[in-house]
Amino acid sequence: MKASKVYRPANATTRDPRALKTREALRGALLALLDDKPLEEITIRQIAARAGVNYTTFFRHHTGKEELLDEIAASEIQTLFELTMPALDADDARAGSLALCRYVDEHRSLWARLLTGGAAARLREEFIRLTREFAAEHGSDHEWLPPEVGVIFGAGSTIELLTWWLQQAEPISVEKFATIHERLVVRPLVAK
Amino acid sequence: MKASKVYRPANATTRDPRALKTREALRGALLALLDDKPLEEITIRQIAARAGVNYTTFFRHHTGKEELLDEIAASEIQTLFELTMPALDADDARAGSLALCRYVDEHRSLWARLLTGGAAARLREEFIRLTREFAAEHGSDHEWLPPEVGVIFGAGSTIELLTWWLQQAEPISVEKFATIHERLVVRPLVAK
DNA sequence: TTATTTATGCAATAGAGTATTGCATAAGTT
DNA sequence: AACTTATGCAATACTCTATTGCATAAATAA
Repeated sequence: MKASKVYRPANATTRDPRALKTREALRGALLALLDDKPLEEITIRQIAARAGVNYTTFFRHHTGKEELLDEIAASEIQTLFELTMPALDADDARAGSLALCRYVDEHRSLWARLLTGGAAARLREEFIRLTREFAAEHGSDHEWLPPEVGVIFGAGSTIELLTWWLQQAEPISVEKFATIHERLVVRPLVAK
Repeated sequence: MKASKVYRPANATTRDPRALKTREALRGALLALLDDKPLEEITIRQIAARAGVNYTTFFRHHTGKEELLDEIAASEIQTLFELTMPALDADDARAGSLALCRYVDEHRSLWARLLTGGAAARLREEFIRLTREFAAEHGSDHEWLPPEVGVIFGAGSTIELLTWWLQQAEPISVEKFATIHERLVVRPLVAK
């Protein structure tokens, strides 16, 4: 008799339609629940139920709800950077801020859920990682500012400002917000 | 027969030496454990054990470990502001930054544990609240910057920078760090 | 000191949520 | 059609939070 192990379709590269459907359902379920309450108050059972999937199945794809949210956050921020980086490439600070803020504005409800629902810490980590990569190529050096601090500050305060913006019931315009971001975050970093 | 309820010495104003000792032991135990691992990985049982107190007793003083950490964080940040505000009162931006950074530097291990151990969110909230109070009196207005954003940014990025600084094995000097804080956080806020 | 109040220790217990396993079945793949 | 794989389902184990009743010892008031 061969010892049966816990079956795990798990690894994200699966092509099986059934697995893909389940993974998609789980992502959607978590995002839907994040509309109502923060991650800590969401149980795996609730996610599975909302996804129309058996509780056990959740663990065949993810180790926990945090990991699932990580996955979502990482992919979202990846997209954000891919669509925003080009604009940042130019030396026009305001254009970069504007591109970033526009993208977030166009995906408001998703980003609001991620930032205020419990993924802030993970989003911040990914944001820092990608910012670090970017800074390695385009960063400007200052004798008073260690590069890593610039990265932390740039990523951290951007997240900070975005979180505020996304929480507002009647948020200020993208243009005004981009101006704030440019003056408080970008300009101090490039100023000599 | 009178219905016996759960006895709660709880309220922080108790003068009973036994209760005071217990509360102090619990605070110390949590801080000690935060040296090794983040709050999520610490159980109430561990805190109680480390404090040399029965598990049940924990709940007679606190509703959970988060609340206990909140209590510690709130009192620490209160002290920080009381000792730092006077320096901020002067219009000398650098003096304010320096006073704040000096205080944190002198209480390095405690603040490192609070900021990196799980109290960051709570610390941030209190920091924002106190900053808001301060800004209401000393804040400078800009047509491009809603006062509340200035508060969020000032408090948030200060916490952000401090967290980085406190995590370094060989941190830069207080003076250099204060310069960074002044140039990245304070100056952009007061600049016209 | 004596009497009373109050804080803690201890044991029992309940409940929520996480995590795993074996087997059956159905959907996908070759 | 023969196989491989993903999910459903039921059972189960574990950890951690939280409460309760009673006994005891420490603190306070008489």
